[in-house]
Amino acid sequence: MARDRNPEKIVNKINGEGVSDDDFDLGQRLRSLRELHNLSQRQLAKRAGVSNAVISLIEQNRTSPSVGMLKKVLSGIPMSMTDFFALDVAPRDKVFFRSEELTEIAGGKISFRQVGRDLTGKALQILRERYQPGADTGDTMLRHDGEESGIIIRGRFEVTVGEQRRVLGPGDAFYFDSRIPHRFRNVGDEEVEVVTACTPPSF
Amino acid sequence: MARDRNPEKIVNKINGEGVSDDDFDLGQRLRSLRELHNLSQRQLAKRAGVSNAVISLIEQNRTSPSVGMLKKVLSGIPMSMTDFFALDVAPRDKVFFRSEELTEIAGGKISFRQVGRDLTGKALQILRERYQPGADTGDTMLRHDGEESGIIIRGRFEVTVGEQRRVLGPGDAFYFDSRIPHRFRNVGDEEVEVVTACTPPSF
DNA sequence: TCTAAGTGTTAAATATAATAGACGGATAAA
DNA sequence: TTTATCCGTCTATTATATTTAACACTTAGA
Repeated sequence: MARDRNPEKIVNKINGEGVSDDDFDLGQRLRSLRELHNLSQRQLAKRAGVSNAVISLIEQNRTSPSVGMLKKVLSGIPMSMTDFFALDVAPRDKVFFRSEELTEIAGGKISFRQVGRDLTGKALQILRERYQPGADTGDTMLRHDGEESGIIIRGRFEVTVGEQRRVLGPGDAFYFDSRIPHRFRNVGDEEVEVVTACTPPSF
Repeated sequence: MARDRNPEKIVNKINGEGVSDDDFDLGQRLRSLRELHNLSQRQLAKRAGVSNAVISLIEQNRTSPSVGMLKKVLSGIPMSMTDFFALDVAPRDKVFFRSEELTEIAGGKISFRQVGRDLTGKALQILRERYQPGADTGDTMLRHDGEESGIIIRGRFEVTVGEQRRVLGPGDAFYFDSRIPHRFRNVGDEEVEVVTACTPPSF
């Protein structure tokens, strides 16, 4: 095969064929990180237990390292994958967010996608929540300071607040003081989609 | 070569030969994520523009995908690399942190490593800061609510608070109201290391 | 019962990543 | 100059990832 030397094409490949939402340059980032720690390619390679050539190739974006390889390399710095990819988080004064930029908080049968990544010191938290059929925030009712409100977009959603219980559908909404114990549940057989907002302080 | 089918060995390889600080299972995570979105392997593969086999292999940890491949696959969900790896952040009530677990905040000539990842609602922020020679927090002096304090571990560190300016060395410390404009600078020719603490609210 | 279309998995072929080792250049000391 | 040692890059070989195309299984409908 003819060796491919077109840098742009290679970078595109690395970033996932133009799907890149963030335009980060993996090679550049590794190089900066390495230089920040005053390590030569060979020193880093030795600490990470890999060949020095691979560091060179990665930094030039001449190769797309496997997840395992990148992890190994980062261990020589050391830095976790989480932190490596978290370095390009959105700036804290960001105003607009594309849907796929929302931060996934939960896992399993409930998905919480938050507007903004680090809400420290912010006054508002807005979430797009999705509940699989049967999903439930649990028996132990939630309690926290502040106020909470939401609008149901899709599905049949049972909301329990203190002694009150109601099943809500698309267009319905709720608003309550978060210090009252509350609980959410998807009681239909299609996915529930809700948009909620909370106010701190202390949530 | 004889094909390797020892699952543990493969997982170790993927996690970086025992360097794994987090014991997350890439395959498991992708599978959960895919099922959470009600996608079959083939549906996801089609949306991501990859073969369905690779999804199967990744989910079984039979292969260690390249960063580009993983990115491509995640684009079919869609989810960013940042979020994918951020899913296993430390629980918010974590008490002990190993050095390499500190969250790198800054980049370039200044490194801020924070104790804890998500400080929302917390009352204290502790950082281990490192400044390369000549590094500077900038001309526009910093201002924010709360109080701030620090101890110099290494290097010669110039601290400016309001009208006061002082060059501090190892063992020296500072403490001031963060609402007073302030600025930090490495004025020596070796790296400066400082440990600082800030109190919210509103930092 | 038979398709037909869906699922996840697998084997062989191919493309690509990772290694070992060589190369040229820079720096420093004899 | 010579020797030695560091640096980053490159080539040929080896190891691995990815694709293509098949397999076995399940479900739904004629």
